[in-house]
Amino acid sequence: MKSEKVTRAAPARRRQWYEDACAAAHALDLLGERWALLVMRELMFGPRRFNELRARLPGLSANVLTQRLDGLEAAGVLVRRRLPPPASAQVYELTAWGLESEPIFQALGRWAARSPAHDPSLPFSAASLLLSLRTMLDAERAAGLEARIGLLLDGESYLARLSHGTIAIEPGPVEGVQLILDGAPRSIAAVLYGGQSLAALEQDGALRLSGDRALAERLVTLFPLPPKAEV
Amino acid sequence: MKSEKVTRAAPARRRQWYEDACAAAHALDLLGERWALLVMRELMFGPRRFNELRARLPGLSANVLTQRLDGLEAAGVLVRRRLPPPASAQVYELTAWGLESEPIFQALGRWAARSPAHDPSLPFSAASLLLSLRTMLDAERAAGLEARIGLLLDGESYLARLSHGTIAIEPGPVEGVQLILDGAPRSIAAVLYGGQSLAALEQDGALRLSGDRALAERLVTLFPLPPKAEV
DNA sequence: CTGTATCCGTGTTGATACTG
DNA sequence: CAGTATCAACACGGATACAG
Repeated sequence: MKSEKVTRAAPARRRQWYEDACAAAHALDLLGERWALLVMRELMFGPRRFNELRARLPGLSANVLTQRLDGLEAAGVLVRRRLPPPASAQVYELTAWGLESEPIFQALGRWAARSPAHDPSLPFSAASLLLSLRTMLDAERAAGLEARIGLLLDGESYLARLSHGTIAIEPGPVEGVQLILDGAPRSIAAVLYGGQSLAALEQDGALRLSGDRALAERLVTLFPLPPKAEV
Repeated sequence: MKSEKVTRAAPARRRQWYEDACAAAHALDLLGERWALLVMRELMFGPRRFNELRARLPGLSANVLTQRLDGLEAAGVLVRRRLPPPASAQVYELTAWGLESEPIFQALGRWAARSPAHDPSLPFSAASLLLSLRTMLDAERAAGLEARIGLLLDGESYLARLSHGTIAIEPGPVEGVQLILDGAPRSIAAVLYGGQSLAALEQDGALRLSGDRALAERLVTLFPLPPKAEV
């Protein structure tokens, strides 16, 4: 009959779960579906709207994004929020617990960076780059460095503060910085991880650099990649 | 022409990949398929045969297990190996790089242990329990403790050595130990994580304990669970 | 006995088009 | 802009049949 949409029957649980008490298996129940972790990744540096997520995740279709957002909201990983009236748009934002998933990305990233099959020439989102900076910073090499660096990625600005061998990154205006890097995330990655020279990418116009060039030259030494695994 | 099945154009890759340069996304390309990580989990404490894996992963069907083993082998995460003649069985064994995935389990487990939806009363494999011990040991509380403990889980024996706030676990005979715990992984988990008393489980027959009982009482204080997340 | 392959019913995933 | 509807393709899981 027509009456209501019985979209989902009784039992609430929409998927076959692993039925396993292991906490890691439970994590996979919550965010092991395809695209779920990448949606979370795109929310790690602040709330995003539906179409911002779509734009940053090419290949993810609208209906699947809807399903993932529903599932992650039900899991308590993110919340929908409506921005105050002038904007009045709906955004998706990680909960405090959702934000605590960062070590998962770090573990995955550190491990896969050693994969022989890893291809760094693919599309690269700003969130990926920023997460990789936090993951790959070599605390020893950065130990003595105090610096404020501005990053302009995909038209948004972020502020990175290096201090005592740690790096803090947040979205925001690039004020009071010693150095500004402006370019596509993959260009910055090419310099930090791919061994490309700053000068070459500036020549290309792929990267714009202003401020303390010596700091930039030091910066590119602070994110060593692990060696590839033997297989 | 008709000759072969043009199922998919050129590229050989059997699945849609994320097409994302982010290393974490690449990790998900390699081991993000359903069951893949759980198969790896079951191999973390030594090689296993096909049917051992099946027995430890109820719900995973034979054909899917074959596919996952193929995929993980292609990724360089595990290798097939044939045991020397008397046994002459084929086993699956993690490569050195595959073993390095442990931090992924730890990050997933630590995070999901805070999930409000986590249900520790489900089936629990020996590998899950052993991994959780390495994940959850509180280094400070264990700092002064030197101990050798035998674990008999699902008919196999493991040796755990506590020293300087760390725990090493390997399969092997329980020789020269101060304490032996013999019971289903979930019974041990009930004691370590569920706050159940040793005495009660012994009474049930769910757990057999021999050796230094004071050590056992101390042991159960060394693996504190994080608080549940607010959502 | 161990491991793999094939068939099939079902549910999940994904692309396109469409609606508030 | 933010999703929903529809439908095709595929992945999963169970059973069973096959190979060493």
